[in-house]
Amino acid sequence: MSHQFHHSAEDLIRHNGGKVTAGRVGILAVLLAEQQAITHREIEQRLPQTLQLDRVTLYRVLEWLAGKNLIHKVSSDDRVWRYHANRDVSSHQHAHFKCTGCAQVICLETLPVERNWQLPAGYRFQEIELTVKGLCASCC
Amino acid sequence: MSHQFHHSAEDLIRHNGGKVTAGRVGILAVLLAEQQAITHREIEQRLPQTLQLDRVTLYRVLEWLAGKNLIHKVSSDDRVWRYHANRDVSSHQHAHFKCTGCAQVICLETLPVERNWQLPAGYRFQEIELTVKGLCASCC
DNA sequence: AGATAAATGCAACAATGTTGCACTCATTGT
DNA sequence: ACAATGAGTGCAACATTGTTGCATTTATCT
Ligand SMILES: [Mn+2]
Ligand SMILES: [Mn+2]
Ligand SMILES: [Zn+2]
Ligand SMILES: [Zn+2]
Repeated sequence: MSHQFHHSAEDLIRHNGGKVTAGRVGILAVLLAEQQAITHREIEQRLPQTLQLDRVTLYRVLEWLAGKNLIHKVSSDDRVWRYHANRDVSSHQHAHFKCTGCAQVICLETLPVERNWQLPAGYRFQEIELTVKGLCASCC
Repeated sequence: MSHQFHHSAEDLIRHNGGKVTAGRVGILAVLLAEQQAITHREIEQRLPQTLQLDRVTLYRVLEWLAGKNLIHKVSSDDRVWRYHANRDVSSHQHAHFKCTGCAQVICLETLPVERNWQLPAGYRFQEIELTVKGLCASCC
């Protein structure tokens, strides 16, 4: 885990008016260092040994970070939330790719889908959630 | 619950080489009578009082019906599977709509999405899972 | 340093779904 | 009609993910 991410994390948290705690910084640093959207478990594993957090705290920190728009949650058919640091890409709506082999999830750049859906009369559109499934390079 | 569905259900099960049990018939009849994709709980509630099934049996029946392609499962961000009888529409890939107010899920007819996704090099496309979120007519 | 609210840890809980195993019963053949 | 058989079921126990309440700790401000 590079100092870079640790420092960025600290900065982002402070600028969002939250207490700068070891847990928050560590968790956000993990997410900033990660390309993929990762689970609760995977975050735990990537945290430094010196930083052992309660599961509940982890969940609460993730909720807080999501509320501050520093990260976003990705839902999946395996009933497990995955989390990913927000970058330029993730500020707008985007699709996700999930490997059916190894379950890794990555964010895709685009969301090339029509917005004018033929919804039943009286229904109102809000947003689209799209997951492309397939095999990643390692699983092909 | 109309006799119609009960009879259709019995037929469908028999023609798929499974034992015609009260549970299977009752569950499939419920799903045939329903427009929306409904949850485990909702199915239970719609079953006749005379037919009390164990939760496990319900899950196993649903799994069996899905394996026989008589129904399909719909995943959702609330970590609850919903089930829907297969009709013409559902034989091919289709999108779903989920109301953010009341959590109802319906199947949409079309899936107007490009198939040629710009996936990272070496990745292979399999399928798309798309949920349109919004408000249903009652929740608008 | 002391006050304060925010953050954390722990225990308990909830919801959804799965597994193993003994028992039941729908179907088949006689 | 009856018996044999294996598919289907019920029950208990378990697994996983996530949430809630409350007492304790700690980052931050003065
Ligand atoms: Mn994403
Ligand atoms: Mn459907
Ligand atoms: Zn993979
Ligand atoms: Zn609604």
